[in-house]
Amino acid sequence: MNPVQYLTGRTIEALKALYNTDVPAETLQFQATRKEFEGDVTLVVFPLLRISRQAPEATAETIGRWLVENSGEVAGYNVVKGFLNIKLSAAFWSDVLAKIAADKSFGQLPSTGKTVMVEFSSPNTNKPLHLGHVRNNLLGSSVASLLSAYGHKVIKVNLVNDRGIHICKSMLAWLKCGNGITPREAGKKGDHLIGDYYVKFNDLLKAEVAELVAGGMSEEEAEKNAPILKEAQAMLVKWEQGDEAVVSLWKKMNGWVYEGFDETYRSLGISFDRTYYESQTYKGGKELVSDGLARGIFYQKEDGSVWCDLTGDGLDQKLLLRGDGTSVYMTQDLGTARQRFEEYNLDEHIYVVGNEQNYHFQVLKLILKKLGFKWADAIYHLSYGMVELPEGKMKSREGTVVDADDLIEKMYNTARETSLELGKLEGMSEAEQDELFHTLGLGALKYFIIKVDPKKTMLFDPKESIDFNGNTGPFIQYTHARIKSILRKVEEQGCRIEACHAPLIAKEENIIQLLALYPDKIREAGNAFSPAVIANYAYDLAKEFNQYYHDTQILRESDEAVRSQRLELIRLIAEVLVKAMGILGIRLPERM
RNA sequence: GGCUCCGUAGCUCAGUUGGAUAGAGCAACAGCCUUCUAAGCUGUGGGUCUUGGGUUCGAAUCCCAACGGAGUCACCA
Repeated sequence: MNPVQYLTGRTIEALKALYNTDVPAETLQFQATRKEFEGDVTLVVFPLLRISRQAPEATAETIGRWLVENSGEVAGYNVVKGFLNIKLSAAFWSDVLAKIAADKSFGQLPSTGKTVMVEFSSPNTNKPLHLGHVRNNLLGSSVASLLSAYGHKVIKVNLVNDRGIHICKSMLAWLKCGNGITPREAGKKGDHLIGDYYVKFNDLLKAEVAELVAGGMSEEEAEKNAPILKEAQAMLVKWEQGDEAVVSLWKKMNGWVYEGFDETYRSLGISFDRTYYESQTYKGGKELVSDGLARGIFYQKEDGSVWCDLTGDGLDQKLLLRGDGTSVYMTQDLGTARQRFEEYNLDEHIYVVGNEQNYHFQVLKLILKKLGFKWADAIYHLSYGMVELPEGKMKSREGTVVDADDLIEKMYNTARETSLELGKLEGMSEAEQDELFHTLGLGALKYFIIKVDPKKTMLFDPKESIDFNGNTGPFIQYTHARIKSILRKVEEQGCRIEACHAPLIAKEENIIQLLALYPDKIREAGNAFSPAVIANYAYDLAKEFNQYYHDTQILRESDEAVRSQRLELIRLIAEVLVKAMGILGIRLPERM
């Protein structure tokens, strides 16, 4: 089915016949022929010169001639320097098209039998989600879909950081200044309300620090000794002791936050198979640590704190338990990792976490290895870059943080304005329009973020994100709507749609080749954990279609066989676009 | 300073296991709606792939060094 696979087989035969040499498939380098040359697929012959003992041109010529004479599907060839450009027959391409159409699970790779867990999102419960979380969520969600298409069994999990000093700060500020206000009374989402009180806490803290400094205390001292901070710390201790009042307040306020998060997840179209709460798992790593201590892998300082010495590995010493016996971030991550590997028998565990935590994950793996867990190597930190704004980093202090809910709403509004301006919404009900605007706005946002290589720091320019022309989500959505529009018309006329070995033009062969490449792209993207590969592939395909659309009459073609084959081609383009964009969590509208 | 990552057109980004004359979009300019949706298409201009070495038939891609940028090196998570 795949042209490269076919040619690989034939070329191996050619080399056997011509030079009496068995060549492994890997040494054959095929690539799509560049536009400026004639042909479909190109064989790079340089690696074969050792075998042929001829000049590059002569080698290419010899192989080309053999292929034309001995394999029915090679229609012609030409040689440019060390490149053998091979032209495959139209019948071959028709056949590829028919096989793709017949393959019900095209783009779904065979099962690997492996179970992979993907952790992403992992928010703190003291403030609403922002642009950085959006990248995390979109990346995590699409990587999960990608690995599923790759053939893995995928489990999506979230780890909510619901305990700690940060949530106590919000609680305290709310108690002091909130007058018992609820999200409903405030007319706000719960996560936003809690976020407001987190900010409020910092205002109160700043005021107290200023007062202490005015009273003669050093700034450093003041920041440690501000009464409100002491109060928050006392609250955390009470929480850990299970104080009823604190715990019930904590439950109430976290509940508000979860309602807010759920709403954001829903509008982003993101879901999890399981949610872990740190409050339920933070003690799990402790026994792992005491076990390691007993086995001499860790050591204890005089104050009772437990450490792991990593200086032999070129790193520092890492704290695992505080002197008072409470656990830290690393402690609980050790515990949850073991819990997950044992419970689900994972073959791989991917953590989608920002690159500011590279060190943390390096240490996590190392410590797990020291503890003797073989599966430590199965942990993969999918480290993504920060999202920056044109004016630089997002700074909560300077109020430049881009809120996720605001952003989604803004994209919706832009989609509405743009659509209304273009005036294409005749005959659509209010509800359909509303859904369309959401699909387009979200598609634009998702595509904009996912198309960038995860590991790179990316720039989010609001002006550019609302441009729906060019390499954007809406461009691909538009392409799909165009194809669907043709297919709707055809349905009324009752035209036949099938690949029937009618003659093909060069552009069509190119597109078929691109379609056949889709499974390879899944493989490539899956190996690199990079949904960006799929995004850019979808763009290429959509662009090819739009050019084809522009200079080919599809419905006006009088030859019925040619027309029906063309319809089959565009039907498959739409289908593959739906699959590819589905991996990115982007829906394609029927009309727009 | 140690470690990790990045550096491609004015801007945002692609660039397959090293392959042909390094590609898109945006911005600028010039065209194309009597024709299946112009959120489209065509054309023009725009490059020391940060720099310098190395590896080889061949380097944006691999190796080394330098320069520039980001992150991190907490009894925060």
